[in-house]
Amino acid sequence: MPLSERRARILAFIVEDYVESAQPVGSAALVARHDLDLSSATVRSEMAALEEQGLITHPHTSAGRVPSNLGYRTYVGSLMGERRLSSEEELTILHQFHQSAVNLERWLSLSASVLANSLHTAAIATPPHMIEVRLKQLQLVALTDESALLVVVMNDAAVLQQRLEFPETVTQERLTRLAGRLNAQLGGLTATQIEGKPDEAGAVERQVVEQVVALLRSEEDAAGETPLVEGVRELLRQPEYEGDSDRLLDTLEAVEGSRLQRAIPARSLGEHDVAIVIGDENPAEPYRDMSFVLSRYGPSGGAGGLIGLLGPTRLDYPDAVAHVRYVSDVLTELMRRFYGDAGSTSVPPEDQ
Amino acid sequence: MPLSERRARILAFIVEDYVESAQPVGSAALVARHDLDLSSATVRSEMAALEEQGLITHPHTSAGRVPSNLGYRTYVGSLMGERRLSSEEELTILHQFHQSAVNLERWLSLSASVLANSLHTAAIATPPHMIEVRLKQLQLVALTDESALLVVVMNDAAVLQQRLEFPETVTQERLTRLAGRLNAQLGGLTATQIEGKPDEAGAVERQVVEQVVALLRSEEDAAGETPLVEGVRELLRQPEYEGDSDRLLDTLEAVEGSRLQRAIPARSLGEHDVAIVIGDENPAEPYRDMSFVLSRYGPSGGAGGLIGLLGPTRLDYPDAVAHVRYVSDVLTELMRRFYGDAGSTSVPPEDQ
DNA sequence: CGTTAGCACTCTTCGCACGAGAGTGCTAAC
DNA sequence: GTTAGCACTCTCGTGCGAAGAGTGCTAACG
Repeated sequence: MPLSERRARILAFIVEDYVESAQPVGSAALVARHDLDLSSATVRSEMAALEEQGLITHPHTSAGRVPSNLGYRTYVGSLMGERRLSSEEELTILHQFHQSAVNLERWLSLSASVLANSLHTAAIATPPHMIEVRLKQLQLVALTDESALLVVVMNDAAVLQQRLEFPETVTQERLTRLAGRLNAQLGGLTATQIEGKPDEAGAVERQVVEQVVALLRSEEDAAGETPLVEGVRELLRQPEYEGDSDRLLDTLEAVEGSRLQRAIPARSLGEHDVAIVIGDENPAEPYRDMSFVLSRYGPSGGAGGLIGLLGPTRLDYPDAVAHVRYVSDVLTELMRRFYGDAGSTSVPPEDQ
Repeated sequence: MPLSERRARILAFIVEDYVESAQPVGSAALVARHDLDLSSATVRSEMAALEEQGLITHPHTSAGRVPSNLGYRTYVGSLMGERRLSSEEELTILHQFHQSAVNLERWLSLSASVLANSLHTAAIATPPHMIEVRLKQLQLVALTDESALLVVVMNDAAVLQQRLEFPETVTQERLTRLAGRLNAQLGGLTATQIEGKPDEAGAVERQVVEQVVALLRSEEDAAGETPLVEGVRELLRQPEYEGDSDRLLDTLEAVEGSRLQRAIPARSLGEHDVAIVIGDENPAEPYRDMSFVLSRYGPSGGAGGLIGLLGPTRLDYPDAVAHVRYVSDVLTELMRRFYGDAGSTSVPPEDQ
């Protein structure tokens, strides 16, 4: 049964008041704050009906009402207004990006910081990665007589390095020659394609190629990489954790620990929409009383990742969505501008 | 006035009992736990004397005694026994290192994790850096027609990257040639030495050299870099923070925030000794109720950094010192072995 | 003279009761 | 359908008293 106009309005008010105050909202307070042409008694009976439908609850008899997960879901699904950032807000954010060095890692952490500070909660960002990771260029730098540093640049602009130990003495000259040859032969190929090539002759050569493949593979798996987290302290200062050290520590663990990467709802996320996951919609246990507001960033078909917010279910969703969407757009635009469609210039992606 | 034999023993017992239990220790409990041939009344009068000397206090009249900062200082200075790790303990630690990939960053975070887990508190590690940072090799990789990635390898085995925007179109061939020439001319030089060279002809060339210098400089400043912190949650689970959310959050901020780098007592730290800074010996405010146990790691004269523990003043100092010393030694040995005296093979350091 | 038993005293902690306040749910009247 | 009135419930803060822990002091002891 759909909600009546009035009942929906009341639900929206409850959500909004509760988001703002973090206190259960009572019928009288609600009437007063919104100048309703209703008495508190009427509101009470509407509230009873909303509770009947599972949209709100109260922590105990003599407390006001609090939205349930279903209540939040209904609110974000059909009740809340579209919020757009004002030009000032957009400029303030843009300004911070233009201050910062031209460096993808920085941008990501800056994006997360901006979100965290705006919403006073934690923000996460996963590093960008391509669906098809290809070798762009490799370099070999001698460290000792029998060891060298392998530096691999990939088409998603990631740079990985790995130390190699050789069973024999190798000179920098030999390494430079080898790197040059391998760049010509393997540049632009994926890990699988490289593995398809016939084996190299020498032990040193085989070792280098093996490592290159391993690094490409590890970058392919980068989706499962530890996400960047900012603003944990903002989150933990929220009233939900006030005075509850245990819950505070558990949340800290959930947010900073290694479990987060698996918990991110990386389900199919359309090009430009913002996904909202509320409370027990989360599959993993420790996130059952938190919400995610996430968006994909990065040029379509190119390297991309996720960016968004992680907070208590009591989130200012309109504000959250507006901020996540805007920051994600800024990030996408920056990547497009500075990495020329994700640095895939040498080899255009074949997928889609 | 020096402490009498008996009084010193009692102080040591108080410190050790308190470290273990986190509870103020009373006279009767102390007699019972250590089978003293004394009555609790005698111990009480000794305690009163210790308190007179400022070595212990009690939180309130009817509570047991707690070591003061001075008490801890006296304990670590002359009372505590030298603890050495057992062979099993050493093997357990070594084992973890040999499991891990050959990668300096990993080793550092592993070292900190080992310390954090062993002592149940936070551990910090600053990245290694050399007194004299020299260019080892540079590479240029085209990203778009007018931008490239500059990868710089330094003598302390650090690899930094930076994106460059050029005012004109540049090809990968041209970049490769430029990189080769610059490597020949600038390899093995410090930032200052490079700046002493006559300016390059073209705008692109000048830009590359400028960036190389900037990256070398930033690596020189790496001592002020954000240290790696592990085990914050271990620390915050200590009873000192139990139920005190405010203090917990303040500590979280102090330990994870950017203030830490300035607060590390990086005072002259001898080659092989372990520095202990207790409570209000710390210059910076938020660390006044914490202790540092730190050691330098890295081959003498080569690249090095600090590694150690950060915990409540109620620390198991003998255990802490033993662990920090051992882990620091392991790290030093690993660096010597794998980076051939800190990778300074091409240019032996001139200092000392 | 150092050591010890005894004891009064202090201070924390915990449980409990009590009152104030907030907010609900119900009922009866409009 | 809406509203005023009112009883009811539950939380929260406060005060009080008993229990417990540990001290400091004093007087006696070897």
